[in-house]
Amino acid sequence: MKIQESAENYLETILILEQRNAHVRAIDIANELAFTKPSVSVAMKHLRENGYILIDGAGSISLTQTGLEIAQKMYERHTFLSKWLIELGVDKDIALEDACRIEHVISTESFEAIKSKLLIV
Amino acid sequence: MKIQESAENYLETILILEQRNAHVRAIDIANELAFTKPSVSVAMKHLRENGYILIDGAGSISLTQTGLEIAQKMYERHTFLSKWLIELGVDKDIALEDACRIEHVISTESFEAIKSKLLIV
DNA sequence: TAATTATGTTAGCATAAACTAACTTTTTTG
DNA sequence: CAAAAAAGTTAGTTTATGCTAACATAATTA
Repeated sequence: MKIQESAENYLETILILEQRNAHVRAIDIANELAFTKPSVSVAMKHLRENGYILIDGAGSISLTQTGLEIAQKMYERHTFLSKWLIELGVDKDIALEDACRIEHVISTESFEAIKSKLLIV
Repeated sequence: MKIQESAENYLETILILEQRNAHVRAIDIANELAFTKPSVSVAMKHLRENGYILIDGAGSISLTQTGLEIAQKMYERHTFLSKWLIELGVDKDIALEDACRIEHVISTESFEAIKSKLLIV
């Protein structure tokens, strides 16, 4: 099962929330992404079933190794792309939205190419 | 009704096929995109109902003004992004795939920002 | 011309990913 | 403690977008 864009986004959000709060619950993700509780509940079930996250007895969500790797990859892309677009003069909100969409569709090869190009220029 | 990514892609494909052939039929689009005939048939029905294309008695498909504008916008992005990625050293096939995905998710503002940046550098 | 092939359509299915409604369970708090 | 609020789940809906199966029609060709 190939990981979907939405799954990548959930994992990235969990990583961000882990850095911000002590523990991450489904409701925190729902608030962060402006999704409803049922949407998140179902999504977490899938992520758990596919080995991307763990949910303890208290409902605290954590990333597995696999989940963490994807989350970090997305987060790095997000950070880099949004910073770059903002540097180019793009409005911050638009830059963040674009980064959030591009990060899920760009290939590793293209991302790395842009990154190394930008380090040189 | 906000235009969807798939609709943008169909319109862009029609534009490309118009340049390549005398007239564009549903089957040509199906072959180009590697979709089945029914998928294209249904998609064309929607594009027609929403005023993006016209289909004459012989089944020849053409873009309306609205459809053409979207197609050209996507085509310009596609051309620019793929050329740029290839220049950065990305494999051609990957560059084309990435361009095809990024073109549908990037904002006008970010695209223009990248374009003007690249003209200067 | 008759048979074959090509093209197009309709109907219904599948999947992903959101939603609402309704419920349970847990936690606060007056 | 009892009521209210918060959190989580289940069931069923919606939309987008592809698919297959089956059919109709049109065009080629043997």
